[in-house]
Amino acid sequence: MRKSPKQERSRQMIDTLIDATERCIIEKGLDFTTTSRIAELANVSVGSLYQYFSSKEELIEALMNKMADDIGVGLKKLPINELSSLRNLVTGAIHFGFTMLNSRNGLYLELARNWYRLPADNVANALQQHFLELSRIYFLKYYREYPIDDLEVRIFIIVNSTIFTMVRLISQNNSMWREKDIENGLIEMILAYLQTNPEPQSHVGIDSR
Amino acid sequence: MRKSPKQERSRQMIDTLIDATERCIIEKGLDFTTTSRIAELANVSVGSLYQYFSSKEELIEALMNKMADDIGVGLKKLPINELSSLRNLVTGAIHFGFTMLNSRNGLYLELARNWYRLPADNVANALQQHFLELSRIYFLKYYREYPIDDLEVRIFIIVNSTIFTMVRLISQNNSMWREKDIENGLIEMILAYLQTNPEPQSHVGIDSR
Amino acid sequence: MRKSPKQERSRQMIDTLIDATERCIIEKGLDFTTTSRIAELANVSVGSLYQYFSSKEELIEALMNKMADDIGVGLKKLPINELSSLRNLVTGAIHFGFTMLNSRNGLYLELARNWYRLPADNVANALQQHFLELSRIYFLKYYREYPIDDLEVRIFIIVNSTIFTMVRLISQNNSMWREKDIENGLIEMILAYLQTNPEPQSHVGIDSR
Amino acid sequence: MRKSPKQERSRQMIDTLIDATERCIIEKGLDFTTTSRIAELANVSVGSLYQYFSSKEELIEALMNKMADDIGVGLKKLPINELSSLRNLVTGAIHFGFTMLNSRNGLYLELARNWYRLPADNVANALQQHFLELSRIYFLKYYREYPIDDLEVRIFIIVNSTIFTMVRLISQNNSMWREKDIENGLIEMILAYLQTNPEPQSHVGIDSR
DNA sequence: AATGAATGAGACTTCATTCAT
DNA sequence: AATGAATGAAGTCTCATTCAT
Repeated sequence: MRKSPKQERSRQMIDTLIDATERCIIEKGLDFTTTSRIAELANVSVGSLYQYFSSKEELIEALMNKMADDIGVGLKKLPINELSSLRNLVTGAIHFGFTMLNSRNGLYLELARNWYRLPADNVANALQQHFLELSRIYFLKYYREYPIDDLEVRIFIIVNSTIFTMVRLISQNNSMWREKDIENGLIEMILAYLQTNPEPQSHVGIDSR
Repeated sequence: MRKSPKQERSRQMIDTLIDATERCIIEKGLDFTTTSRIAELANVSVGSLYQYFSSKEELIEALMNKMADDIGVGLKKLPINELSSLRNLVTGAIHFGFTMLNSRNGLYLELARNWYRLPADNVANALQQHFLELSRIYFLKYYREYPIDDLEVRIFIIVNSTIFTMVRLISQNNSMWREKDIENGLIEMILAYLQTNPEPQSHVGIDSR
Repeated sequence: MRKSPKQERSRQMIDTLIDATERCIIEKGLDFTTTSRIAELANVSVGSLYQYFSSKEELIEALMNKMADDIGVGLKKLPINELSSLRNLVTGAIHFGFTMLNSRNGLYLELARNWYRLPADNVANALQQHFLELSRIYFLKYYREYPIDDLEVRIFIIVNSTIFTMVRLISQNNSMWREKDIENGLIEMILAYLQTNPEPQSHVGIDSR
Repeated sequence: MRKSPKQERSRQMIDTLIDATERCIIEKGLDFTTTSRIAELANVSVGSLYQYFSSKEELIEALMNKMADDIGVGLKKLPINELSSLRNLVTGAIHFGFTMLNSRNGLYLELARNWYRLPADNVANALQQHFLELSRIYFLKYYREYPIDDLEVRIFIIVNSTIFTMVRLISQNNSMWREKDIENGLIEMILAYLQTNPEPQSHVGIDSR
């Protein structure tokens, strides 16, 4: 139950605290992000922190919501729309992912790594929904007959596959592979998958085409 | 060189401790796995624990190595070989993944969720290497001309995509989607991806737009 | 001297704050009565609270004084006087006690429980003095020769015995005994005690053994 | 859930901690008795305290149980039995009460003051039961016809009246009255009460005999 | 080697009080 | 005078690690 001190001051303090939390996570990692360190980074007393957030958990939740918003905004700014080719759409999305994970000094990367311990549902849903809608529109436009009933499943698979593959890649600092290669690989995989007919029954080896 | 009783004893203690660690993780989750609880489950004193492992970290590392071995063994037992069709190979692998993540009361699931905080490289490599070799052999057999220079990239993408998509699926207890659907989806995606030509320049959108 | 508006305002604020304190104690209990909660219930800022009371302690003191006054007023309203029989006097007093402790949603009950941490002297004295005077008058009327020098001691004993026995009774929600039984028991005890000769040397056991 | 370290060492530590708690309560009062102060007084780390008591609450509970035992032992040692006169029995009991409350530098006094915030049931029951049985035996011996069905009520009233009157007396350091006077007054009151017939219906004033 | 009691830094949270506006 | 944001000491509890026996 967060108190709502009046207006400006309040909003600013909340932002300051969330910002400090971000910096703490970036500098120390989520495991060493403590309420006192956050307060210190915000140049504020611990007491103040608890005047705006009733618990560390709530503060983290606010951060996650902000992240969800940021990603939502970022997604909308993407220069991809239903007029692009599918390849362009996918390429843009993948690029967006890498950009996000590399931005903010790796903040989102650290959050993604720790998704299981965080209230990450909003973020996951934001991504899920956006791409679901985008693909719905796209396929409806060009292939009215396209069987989109398993689109949700496909998007779930694609979104998760993509994010965690990228996270894993970036997390190993020894770039065994160039980011570009993985980027291309992901694009190929996604395109190939989307062009597949749903619910195929034929058990085909590579040469069964 | 025959093992001395001492070494025997030692080996046994180490196994007991690792086993206790596993049970603790299963019962309490990684976050609530403490050295005391481990020692208690092992019917051993904390002091003894520290006789065999110089830190909690090291114990966890041993656990991860054991996990890597177990997975290696499991992989070799897979009834899939270079004589199967690609679809059969992939299906078997995916099935193996789900089986693993659901086995041991979710031990591997919990470890996979927390991979970033764990020395998970060996495990990742074991998987990576196994599938890399398997696919090398397979493709060499059927497509000597197959350009396998980007096979590592593909395997990296596929392995990570698969594991984390499965982990995410299992972690949301509200099975929005049936495991079977995701399983099939993953299989389709992987097959489609592997049948793609490497380094493609052609813009093969559904209609090449 | 007419009160200035200022004093008026001040008086009103003080009352509001004391009232809020009472409500807080009733709702949360003394242990969870904080200055912020009081201010909140009073629809006033903490700052204002400290404008009128230099500390929480002082506010509580004011509350206790008000309580002393209230009890004084209540005592005077009692339909008992020196014309009643002693039994009627005592019965009325005991009844008054239970009524008080059960009134105001248990406010006085909570305060009585915590008497030691509170400036409860005024309250104690109010009760003490009232019953001392009442009994003085009563005994002087009927027994001019009654040695009232130990009356103070008797009243001290009676008042404290009564209050805390009642508090203990009400505090155990499992009414092992009906309130009525304890009420009667107290009445009997007090009557028996008051009818005793002071400073008795005779060993009047049931059979003087 | 207290751990049970082996044997001697354990028992000793538990005693040391309870002892430190007692000293802390005596020196600082219950309100300023903190886990760290207790540990400090016990020359032990806070961690050790929590190895033996899973919470401050549990430690306090152990202290209360010890108090209940001590009182039980003290009661049994009382040189009063069913052969004494009732006056002697009561005198002994009252004396015992004052002795207890004045012993241990006021430890029991402070605990009695704070009964409501403490797990005091065992102590209350110990006293209640002891005196209930004692009086049962006594009355059965001399007055087989004595209606003892309301004895519980009487003992409840007497025990609580006595304790809290004594506590109140001792708590006001300005001995307005000599302890001896209150002691005698209590004795008279109790004797007078016990010699009363139960459930009287006559509404008698002091002169209505 | 084994034991497990002891350690103590450090995490989260509360709340009476102050002070700039 | 009023506000309420800010303060920070203090409280409870945890847990990886050490060390005397």
